[in-house]
Amino acid sequence: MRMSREAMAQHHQEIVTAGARLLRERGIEGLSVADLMQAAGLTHGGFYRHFASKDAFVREAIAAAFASIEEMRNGWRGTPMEQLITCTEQYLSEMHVAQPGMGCPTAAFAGEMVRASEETQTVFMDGFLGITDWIAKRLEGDEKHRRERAAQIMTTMVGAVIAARASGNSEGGVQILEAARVQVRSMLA
Amino acid sequence: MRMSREAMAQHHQEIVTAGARLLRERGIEGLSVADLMQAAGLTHGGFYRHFASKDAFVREAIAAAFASIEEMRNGWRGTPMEQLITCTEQYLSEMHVAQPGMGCPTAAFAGEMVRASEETQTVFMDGFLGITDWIAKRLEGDEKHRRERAAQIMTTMVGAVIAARASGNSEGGVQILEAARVQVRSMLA
DNA sequence: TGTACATCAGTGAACGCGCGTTCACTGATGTAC
DNA sequence: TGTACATCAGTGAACGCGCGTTCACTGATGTAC
Repeated sequence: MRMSREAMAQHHQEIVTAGARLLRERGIEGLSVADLMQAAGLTHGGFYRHFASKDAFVREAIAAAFASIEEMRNGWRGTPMEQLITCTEQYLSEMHVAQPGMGCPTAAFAGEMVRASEETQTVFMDGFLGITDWIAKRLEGDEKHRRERAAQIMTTMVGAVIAARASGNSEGGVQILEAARVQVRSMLA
Repeated sequence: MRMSREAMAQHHQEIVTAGARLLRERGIEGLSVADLMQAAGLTHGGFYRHFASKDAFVREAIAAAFASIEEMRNGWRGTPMEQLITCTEQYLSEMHVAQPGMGCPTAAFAGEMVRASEETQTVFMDGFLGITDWIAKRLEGDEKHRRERAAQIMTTMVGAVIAARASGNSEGGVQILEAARVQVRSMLA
């Protein structure tokens, strides 16, 4: 039966919120429309009242994932450098590796972007550049140098988290993370 | 009709060779058995005379991909440090980003390993550790320090190539690569 | 060495399955009067 | 404000499609004598 506008808006948000988590956990190709709708407490048929296609949903969910970690970053207090250290330490923590569903969308989706639609790639790149800019703003030196260092820090962290996740629960993952922490700390010193 | 033992062995190698390339280009989930067999000049039905399952093929192809780049590494001449520089410069080249089919299996598969079978993860980790060891052997200092630096170099390069590929043909990808080259050069100096 | 026969690599149709997507239907919501 | 009706969010069956996998069949290969 027909839902009220508020009910529909709430359902929409529940789908996107659950989807942003499930997409990061299972990957774009690993999450089905039926599973997604079930996680939001609905049936699969209603999906197309909310999204034109699975790809449209993916774009919205990826944007929401980037927005939610941006919100997390904005909650941090302290000097720019203190915020940056909070960011890198959390990024390279065992918890971030173990819980991709609440983690960085860059680490979660980067490997799948080669096969994604052009529109989805654009959404992903916007989010990625947003994080890099956030880091660059908190570094010192001239514009060009800050951008370069931000890119270095970001790709180092992304590579370490992806590699650590790929290592499963083996000891290798822990060593990769620790090595990256040492490296990023020296880059911020 | 029945093929000779040599013909079958040759077909097997053709499947694995073509598969090692196609898997890196399209990803594990993005390559179908039918497409693979067609690329090897055969029909899909014969696949199961060569492999017990798609996953068994994936393991063999990933191992072959790691073996082929190991062979490439072993062809390089010069001092250990010169070999290392050749490795890192090639790894962080535009060509490597543009041609994943002939490139590093770590960068190609790392993002998909979370969803792969345990056996496939083991094959992947073996290859990954092989590269890290190769790098560590060519660094200076004590064992622990070399292992740490090798992990740092490797994850930095993997992160940069994955991020550059995710950036598509945008300018961002070029900048990520250049920033990583600067970083790795300073790590080797 | 020659022959008769069992083996089995490769073919292509077919299987079940899950996927993204569509659709007829339901009935509460929103709206026009 | 009350009523009559159009709208449409959500349901669940069904669609076509491609996937990994199976299987009866073919006929050259390998082998036993």
